[in-house]
Amino acid sequence: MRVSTRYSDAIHLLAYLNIYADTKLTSDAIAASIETSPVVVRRLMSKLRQAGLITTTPGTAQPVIAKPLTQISLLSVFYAIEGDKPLLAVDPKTNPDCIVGGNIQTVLKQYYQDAQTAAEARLAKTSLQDVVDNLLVEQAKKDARS
Amino acid sequence: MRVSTRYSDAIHLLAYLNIYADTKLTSDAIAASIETSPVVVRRLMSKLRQAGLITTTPGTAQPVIAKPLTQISLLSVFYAIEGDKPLLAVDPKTNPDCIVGGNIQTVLKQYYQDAQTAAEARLAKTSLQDVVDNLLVEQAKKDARS
DNA sequence: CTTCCTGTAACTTGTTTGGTTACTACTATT
DNA sequence: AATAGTAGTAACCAAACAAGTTACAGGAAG
Repeated sequence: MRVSTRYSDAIHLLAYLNIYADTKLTSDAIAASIETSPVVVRRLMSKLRQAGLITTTPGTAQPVIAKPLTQISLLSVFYAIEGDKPLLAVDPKTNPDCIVGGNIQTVLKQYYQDAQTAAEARLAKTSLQDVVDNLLVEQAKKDARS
Repeated sequence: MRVSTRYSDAIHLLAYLNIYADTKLTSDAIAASIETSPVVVRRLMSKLRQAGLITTTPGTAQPVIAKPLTQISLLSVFYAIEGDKPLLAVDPKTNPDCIVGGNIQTVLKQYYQDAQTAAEARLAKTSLQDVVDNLLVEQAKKDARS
């Protein structure tokens, strides 16, 4: 199931806002970092704003992260972008007049939920601060090599 | 993205082969239970066969599950159908001349892998035998109500 | 040898994602 | 207040992909 890169791009965006906070944060500049279009960036920001993770002011290039980075987990970003979309989907339409088709949704739903909950627990453990810290560590490694 | 139901349908298929082992297991009959087309069923069986989970003989309606159900986990079915496709995708193309764009793949890849590993550990805990058992329990509940 | 079935390729359709264009509205500067 | 720059958002387009359909070659079994 090819998953969209919106979630990845949203984390990218938030990290960019933090690391480049002292630059002009236009959607064009952010788009150049993600290598996408400014409209896509603004669409992502719209979702993040609705979730209360950032605040923006129309007309100004000043999106601001609304909470300390340590209080924003990768899971909360996931919810902001993907809502309650499940990672694994159960076929919703099967033959009810069959032991399998008539009960498979009920049975699989629980197993899928367990798997997703396990994945979400991992995402909840990581904050944007961890991501930013790691980005800077990786950059320092690169700088040391050159 | 509309999430694929292939994985769900593959589990359905295997459970059907077990529960209805004493019936004529044509791809048409299986397709009627999944409410899809026979070609889709044969495509799924092709993947399951390549993964060694079932054996089939061309021309005969006799697909056979190749191992005891207790030895087939939901994870092995996932691998059979989806291969190594990740549940979460990292944007592969970002601006390398940027602290974020140049390092985000390295950083996110690890977090995503951790989350996926956690989900897979849950899927590995459940066998097809568990699924079949649960299907029969659910069916018994239905029968009791009517 | 006829019938039923599998295996697979090729094509079609519907959905989703991401990119593009275009427009309105807001902010700041002069 | 006029202007330049930017956000917000709708509408549309193109590419990717899943799943359904058609078609057909070939195996199995009576």
